[in-house]
Amino acid sequence: MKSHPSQTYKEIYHIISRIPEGRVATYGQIARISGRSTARQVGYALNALPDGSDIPWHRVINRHGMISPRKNSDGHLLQKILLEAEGLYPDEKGRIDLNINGWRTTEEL
DNA sequence: CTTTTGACGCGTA
DNA sequence: CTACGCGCCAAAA
Repeated sequence: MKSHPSQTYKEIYHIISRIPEGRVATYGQIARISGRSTARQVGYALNALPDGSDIPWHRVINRHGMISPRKNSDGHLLQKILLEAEGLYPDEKGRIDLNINGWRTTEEL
């Protein structure tokens, strides 16, 4: 039995749901914690996320601490607004210091 | 069926 | 710092 084809996505969403307010995690970090996905999959899973979900998708950024640019749509603009609403402001280079604001967890191997 | 495309990351040059 | 290639894998074309 293969259960749900989106089990991996559910796992990804579950992990992201645990990112505390005011903290950010990277795509690669989420992938490593899940142990069954890659950074690109995490981005793809978030892209498939419906609007108005409870998943704090805006707390996921790339390894440079930057908000990943979208090909289409302006979702990254909203992401910046949501992060600033939590007190996270990118520096003049558009980066958030992961050393300070990064989500720390012991689950990464 | 095959090819392209991406909210990524890492190694090289 | 920039530029490029490649592995990754699901979804769309």
